[in-house]
This record gives sequence, C-alpha cells and structure tokens, in this order.
Amino acid sequence: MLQDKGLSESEEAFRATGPVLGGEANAANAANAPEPELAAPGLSAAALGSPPGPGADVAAVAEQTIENIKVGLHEKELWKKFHEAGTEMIITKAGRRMFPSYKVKVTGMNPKTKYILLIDIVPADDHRYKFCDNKWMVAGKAEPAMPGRLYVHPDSPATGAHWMRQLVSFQKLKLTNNHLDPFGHESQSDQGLVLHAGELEHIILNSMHKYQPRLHIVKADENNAFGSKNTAFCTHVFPETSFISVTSYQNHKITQLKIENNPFAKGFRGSDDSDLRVARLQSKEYPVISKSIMRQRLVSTQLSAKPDVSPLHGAHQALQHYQYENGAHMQFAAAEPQDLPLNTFPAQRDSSLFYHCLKRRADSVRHLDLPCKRSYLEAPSAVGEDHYFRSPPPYDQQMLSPSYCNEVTPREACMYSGSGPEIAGVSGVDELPPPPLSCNMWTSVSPYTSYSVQTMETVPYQSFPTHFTATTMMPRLPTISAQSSQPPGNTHFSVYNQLSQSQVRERGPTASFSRERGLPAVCERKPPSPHLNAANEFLYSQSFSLSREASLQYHSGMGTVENWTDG
DNA sequence: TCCACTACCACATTTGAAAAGG
DNA sequence: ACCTTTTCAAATGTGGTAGTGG
Repeated sequence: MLQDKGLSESEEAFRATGPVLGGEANAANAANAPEPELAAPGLSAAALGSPPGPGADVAAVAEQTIENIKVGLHEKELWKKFHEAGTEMIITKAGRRMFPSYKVKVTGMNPKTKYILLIDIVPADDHRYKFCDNKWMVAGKAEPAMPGRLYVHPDSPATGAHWMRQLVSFQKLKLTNNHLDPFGHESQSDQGLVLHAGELEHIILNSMHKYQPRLHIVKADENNAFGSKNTAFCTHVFPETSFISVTSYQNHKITQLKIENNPFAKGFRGSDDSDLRVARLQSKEYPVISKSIMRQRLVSTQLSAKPDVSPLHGAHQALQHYQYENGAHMQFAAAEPQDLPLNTFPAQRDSSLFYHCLKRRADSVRHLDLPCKRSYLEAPSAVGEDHYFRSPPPYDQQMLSPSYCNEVTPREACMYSGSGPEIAGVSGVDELPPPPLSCNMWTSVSPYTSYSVQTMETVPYQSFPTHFTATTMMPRLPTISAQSSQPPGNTHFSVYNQLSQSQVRERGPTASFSRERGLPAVCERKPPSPHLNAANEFLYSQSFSLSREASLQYHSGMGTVENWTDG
C-alpha cells in the first residue's frame, strides 16, 4: 500500500489552493485574477441574497461548516506540469487509472461530522478534439455525453477527523470507454441505465473529449443523513486536473511526463547508454528520456520542419508569450513550436479552484431521511464499500440525470498517511528543473464557457435520457464567483445556494426514486445498501438543484456572471 | 490511406500470504 | 502464542507496438 509519509509537499500544495474558501485575502492576487470578487466565502445565504427559506437559521450552521472546508489538490505542481502540456488520460475497455491520481488534502471539516467525498468527471466543453500538427484542435461536435457517474470514496461516509487525518486518494478510479462496461457500470436499456455490482471503479468517457473532474463533499453525519434537513455539500474544481481522454497518447510530452512520474511506467525509462547519454547531455538530473520518446520527438521535429530542440532545455528557450482572446483562443509564441506552453485554461486560471457550495433543506423528504449511522471506524466493513452513483451530469444536464446506485467491492484503503515518502517523492518531482512542456495548444475552446442563465432557466425537468445530447452537455460551473484570498495564481469561486423545501419536493428526489425503482437490475448481486440509495437520491437531488439554484442565485443579483469565455 | 481503437507484450510496482525471526 | 520483519509469487498498473476496422 502506498503510504504518504511526507506532508510537506502536500501541505505546500494545499497552501497553493488552501484558501479556496477565502480568509486570506491577497490584494496582489486579486489584481492578477480576472474574476471580480463578489462574495467572500462564509457569507450567509442571506448575505448572498439567497431566498431565506424556512429553517434558514438552522441551515446557517451547516453552511458555516460546509463553507469552512478547504481542499488542497495533492501534487499540484505535477498536475500543473501535465496541464501545461495538455493532460491526456488513457481510457481503455478494461479501465485505466488516472495519472496523476486525484488526491486531496481536506481541512476545515467538523471532526465529528460525517462526510461523503466523491468525484465526478464532466465534459469540459461540447467539442471533440484531434491532435493535429502537434496540438489539440477541435474536430467537431462532441459525442453524446456518457451518463454521468459519481465515484464515491470507499471510506465514505467518514468523520471529518478521518478525512482530515490524511490525504484522500481517488487513485482507484478508472476511466473506460466501454459503454457496456461490466465492472460496476450500467448498461443501456429501454428503461435507462441498469446497475451492475462488482468492481465499481469505472467512469465512462468518450475518447478525444475534454473532461473536468470535480470533487464533491457531502455532509452526512448520523444526525444529518442523506436527504435529511440541513444536508449540504460543496463542489471543488481544480482546473489543472482537466484532461483529454485518449486511447493512446497523442502528445509525446505527456507520454514523457507519465513515464517520468508514474512508478508503474518505470520500465519505459531509458536505461541504456544512449538514453543515459541523452540525459547527461542535458547536464541535469532529469529523468531519462527513452528511445521511444526520442523517436517521437524526431517525428515531431520532422513534422514541424524545424530544427529539433532538446527535450530537456526547450522550456528554457521557449518564450512563453500567450494571448488569450475572449477565452476563445489561446496560443503561445515561442522560439520552438514544440516547446510552446500549452494550457487548457488561461494562465490566470491555472491554479484556480472553483468552489461551489449548496445547502439544502428537505425537512419533509422523509423517504430520503436514511441515516448513515455506521461509523467508519466502528464498522469499516459496513461502510467500506465502493459506491457508485449516477454522477451529476454537466450543469446543464444535471436536472436530467436519474438517481443511480450500485453495490460494492471489498473495502480498499484509499487514504494515505499525510506524512511520508510518497509525498517526498513528489517533492523530488518538484525539485526537477522545469521540463520542456507545453509544445501544443488546445485551441478554439475555452472550458467552462460562460454560464448561460437563460439556458439554465429554460431547461425543463425531464426524466433522464439514455444519452445526453451534446447540445446540453456544457458543464457550466456556477457563475456567482467569489474572487478571494488566493495565493498568486489562484482563483476561487464560491456559490452558496439554498433550496426551499418545496423546491426539494418538487425536484430531484421524487423523480429519482421513481426512476430508480423502475430500473431492472442486471447482474446485481446484492441489493444496494439503504444509505447508498439515500445518498444516491440525495446527490441526484442536489445535483439537480445545483444547476437550478445557480441560476436562481444569479437572478437574485448576488454577483456577477463569471464570464469564462464563450468560444 | 488515415487514424482511432484493441489486444497483447515486457517490465515495473503493489499486494498479501507464508515463512522466518525475536 | 504472539508480534514483527522478510520473502516471494501473484496481481496489477504501465506505455509500446502491431494489427484491425471504419
């Protein structure tokens, strides 16, 4: 079992994104960041202008708790390296892990309150990409989005103390392009999506599409179970974790980074004389470049019809000069095309973290009030399950998604000690000289296009379709942004939403329940546990309300629209 | 012909049970 | 008998590559 023994790097990474929820105002940073500061985290719903629904006083307590939670992306520097080169993630029929793996350090939780941590991966835009002339380019309209799904951390639910004790790792998560993935995934039927039991680690993606992982933290202690009143959750998005899914690596720089940093790929690190020579020629203790990488580079060089630049000093030569026009296009001018910086996001957003917080009151949703009373520490076997829920679809779609729940795999320890060599290894990475990344461009598309209130307002609720249509797949993050207190380069967006009881009744839960019960179970070995069902219902209802309430909030005049670009 | 995709490969790490030692 | 450490084989995770099919 991988052990995180060194907190230093983690803490550093956390500092980089720690104040995501505010509290450390940084004027210089505010000046750098493009987003206006609209609301400091921690503001009450009333302060933000949310409709003060019934029980707002009670909600305010939960709100404080959920808004105080801070999340730091582990190995942020490594993620940045990949992001600058244009992160690619291999997807296979059998499922492939993400690398870098998604690990976070969480603080600010109530130690005694139980939380559920989960991840979903949503389309970053509605384009299909191709890798042409050493850069990513839009190749057309996106395929219909795969049904969203949540990967729930197997330790969930667990106390805040448990989550904060060590790094929270989602490295077991696998990406697949198999639409009929048998390992814990649904297959299509005329009824919709059908649950499978078993290895529930896969998230289905389309190849050559851009995606954005999101972390959700759901409050679910025993007095505040799924669907019960005062349930709250928040969403954290690290833009540097966005990626393009591929079946084989397109950008050799990404291949290089993977080989250099992924222990499982050590076998591809060159070790013979020629490779060593390449490394020595760079006169740095830089990971050795394999022959295959060199071959790739040669090909790239030939393609670009320019003199090749050593992969090890390209970064030092590159003139990292970029322009970002209205978010629609970004490109870099550099001495060598293959060494140009590439970034999916404008530089100002590179380290930004979006924070979305939503609180729900559902006093009357009795059927959702299923307790999650088993303590993780007390009954690990009972709660140590991999839980798959239908993920909230992209914001435009979230209201269309059904509830989804599935059974379990043996418990897997996915949390790492916060102190140790695993992070020390990361530190080693950090010590490396700047790699010659970023030779490509992701053109024409700006992820998280501006939030369309009109769209949100006009999308009617409907039972979920088997496939989401590409026209509704844009994942628009909440646009009420709170630029705040970020270290340089970090941006923070915060949204607080409130859902009235009537809204809750009206929206997600009912629909999701009726939907789920109508699903034929295929290959289901065990009935889903009650709290999983409840969580599923809750999450669906929350994701449903998420998009709705975001628009509501916007119309409440609580802030300005975060205009990320509209490509 | 191109290219996304798959299956298989060699190599490395991870994992967990068994053995050994204190 | 119990606990810790070591050993080792199986399982698993990698990118590379050849082949396939649209």
